Amino acid sequence: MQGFAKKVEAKSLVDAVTERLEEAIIGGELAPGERIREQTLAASLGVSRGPLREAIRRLEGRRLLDRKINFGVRVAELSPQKLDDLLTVREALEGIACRIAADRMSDAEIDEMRRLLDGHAEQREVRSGEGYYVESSDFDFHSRIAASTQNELLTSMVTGDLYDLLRVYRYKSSTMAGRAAQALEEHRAILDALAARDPELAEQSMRTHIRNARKHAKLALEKAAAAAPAAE
Amino acid sequence: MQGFAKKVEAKSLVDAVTERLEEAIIGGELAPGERIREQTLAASLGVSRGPLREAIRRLEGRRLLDRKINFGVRVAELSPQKLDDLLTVREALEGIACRIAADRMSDAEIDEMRRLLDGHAEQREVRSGEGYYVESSDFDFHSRIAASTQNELLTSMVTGDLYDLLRVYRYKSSTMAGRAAQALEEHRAILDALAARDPELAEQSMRTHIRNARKHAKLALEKAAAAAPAAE
DNA sequence: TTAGTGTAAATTGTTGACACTTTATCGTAT
DNA sequence: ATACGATAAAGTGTCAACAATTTACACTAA
Repeated sequence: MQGFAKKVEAKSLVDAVTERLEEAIIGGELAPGERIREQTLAASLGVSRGPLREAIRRLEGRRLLDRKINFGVRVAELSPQKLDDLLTVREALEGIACRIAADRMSDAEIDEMRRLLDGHAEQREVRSGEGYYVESSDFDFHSRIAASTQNELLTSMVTGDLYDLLRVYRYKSSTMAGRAAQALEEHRAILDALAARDPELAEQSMRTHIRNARKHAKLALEKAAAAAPAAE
Repeated sequence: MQGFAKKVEAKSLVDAVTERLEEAIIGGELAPGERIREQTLAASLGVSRGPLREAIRRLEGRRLLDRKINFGVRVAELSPQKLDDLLTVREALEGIACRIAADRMSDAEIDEMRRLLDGHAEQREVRSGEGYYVESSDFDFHSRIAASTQNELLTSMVTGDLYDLLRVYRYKSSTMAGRAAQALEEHRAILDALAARDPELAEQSMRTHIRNARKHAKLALEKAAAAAPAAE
């Protein structure tokens, strides 16, 4: 048996189409509320309607698409309420993940997290105190904590389904802008609690972090809604 | 417009097949790990493979089915670890739901919950202190709390996807047996916290309740595994 | 004008057939 | 006997056509 670093996994058309659609929705190529015509989309993707419909069923389950019988498929609508709901769910899940991480994360992993945050501190967006926290950096921090729980369900929710949903909002609106510096401080507080092996404090720090993000997003969206009251 | 109490909603074959499969998996008609042949199953359901495959894609997302490319579909395997993971996630979600409920549930709803629990106390299984809490009663209690949050995402996770997953374990093993009396007491403690409008206590009571269920299930499954070590 | 009706076009719902992959079986050579 | 390879069978992956439903539009009547 030869050892390859990364095995090339066979993919079906359904897998490929699912990923492509996911990307299109998150990246805004397909706008929220936009109707999808199966024939048209299938043709433009170069596949038949079969695999496309299967991919759509999957994305329905992830709440990225919405199908009404005998009418068709729409890209999920966004709303401040839905984002608030989503972040409430994330607060609960990431909170308990962080609690568990305080027990299970190894010293080496904690050291590496420390270096990670030091790297983030060098980023332009964070130093200026404005702008976004670089998305991949933020994801890295949160996903390491989730992964350390060794809870496959919890991890896949936080880094998978629920993360995709969050990214839709990240792209469409500047829900997270101007919070980079504070977010880094909160990340540091979380890491300190992990390093102290304090589950209670770890959970509370993470919950505070996400609650703050939620409040910030709420304000940003309300301000945006006031500026352009037409768009529902 | 004439008023009908309940509108008959149009259902596609995919919807019907999804529900039927869900029922079959939860009820044990399809055993964990069992392989599904599309042609055979489609024929026995009286539909073609198209709608069946779409239904399967949905249930994949709910972790009730598992597909390996070019091999086929299997009913999800169970394991003590997976149940533990699931109950950890539920602890987090129902915990925060209960916290929110302490603020949002109306006095009338709380009164009704009280009557609900008084009814449960009369049930044979609870009075004897052994046996299961009647499933629909338990579901009713938990789902009212979730619904009162008015958080659609949270509610649908707790009463939908994650509940179906839990039911698979409920059916296959007596994970919840012999805890009826204690569960009722815990339900009462939760309701007291809600009535007192104490969010912190409400969350803690719910988390304790689910954590106890998790520990109980863990012991039950380990005992079962010790008795029949062959079954993985 | 407006409401209502009926037809045509567009779109989704469903099916059966074909292509490709994997697995099982049998035969052959060592 | 065992390992290897070819072949057949079974099952999944994909597609294109047909059926059913909804929507758009024109036409008619009050």
